[in-house]
Amino acid sequence: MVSIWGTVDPMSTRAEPETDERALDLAYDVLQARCPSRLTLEHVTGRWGTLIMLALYEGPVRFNELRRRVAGVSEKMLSQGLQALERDGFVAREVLSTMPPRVEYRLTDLGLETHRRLKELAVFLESRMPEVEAAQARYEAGGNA
Amino acid sequence: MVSIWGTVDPMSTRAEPETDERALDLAYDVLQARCPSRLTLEHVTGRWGTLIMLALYEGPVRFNELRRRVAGVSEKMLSQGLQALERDGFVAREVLSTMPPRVEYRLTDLGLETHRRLKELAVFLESRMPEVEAAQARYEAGGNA
DNA sequence: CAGTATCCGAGAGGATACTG
DNA sequence: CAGTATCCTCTCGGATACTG
Repeated sequence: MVSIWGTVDPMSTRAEPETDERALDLAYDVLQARCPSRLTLEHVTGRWGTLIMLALYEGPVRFNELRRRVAGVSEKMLSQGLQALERDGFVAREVLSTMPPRVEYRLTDLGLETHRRLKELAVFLESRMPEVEAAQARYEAGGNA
Repeated sequence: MVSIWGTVDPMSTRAEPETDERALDLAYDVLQARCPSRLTLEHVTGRWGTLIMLALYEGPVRFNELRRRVAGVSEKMLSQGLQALERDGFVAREVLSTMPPRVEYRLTDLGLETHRRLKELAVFLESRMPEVEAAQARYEAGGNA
């Protein structure tokens, strides 16, 4: 049985009803286990994905400039994260054949729209951090420490 | 001298707020390595955090209903994720002393506002998935497979 | 500068069993 | 039902070294 999202994944332990009912539902849904949109969401919201997306603003950015912007990221994770985002079409990568070599990353249109939404989320959360920290203090004090 | 984020920093001290009003420099910033907002962002955008937040809609939801909504999540990850979100003040947990036991989770005001932004992001990404999949196909075809 | 390759430990995360 | 506890696996991700 093949769903609209490809072959049956052996990792899925859930007994999925093998009806073609789902084939009628062509909408992507991140809450569905094997929907491709879930993987893309993970690239954008993963541990480094969000931070890399947030660090991509104001025109092309070079690799080491990005490293500086995303404080704490390793070369490996930045490289892997950028590859995933490029693969999904959020980021465009341009190699300039200069000496020393220079590579520039910029958001695509899709990436820019995504960036705006992530930025909104980040700014919102930052603005509410006092409330979050108050909740944390209450939680610890409440015997859940 | 310790900054509010725990490192050596000649600029400010959390333990001694009366030293001076550097509050302007102390805005939360997720791109800073040890800013508390980065941890909260991770809880909200981590592998399961986003999906759990998205699955919390329309009033109180019970544990196993959430498990069903977030397809593929294990009991452990759901439990841990909900704890983190409760601790940060996004989710409220209410235990009803019935038989059998019943526990209801609902979004706080903070959680609801966060949910709206995550939902926007998810819906946006879902709507653009055809574009993403086209980009993926191009990427593989371009010798980067 | 801009990466890739390799090694390795820590922790994420799944399966199972058990409790109130 | 709603979890927690335990065990165990596997991936993530950091450090280091190397290439163009």
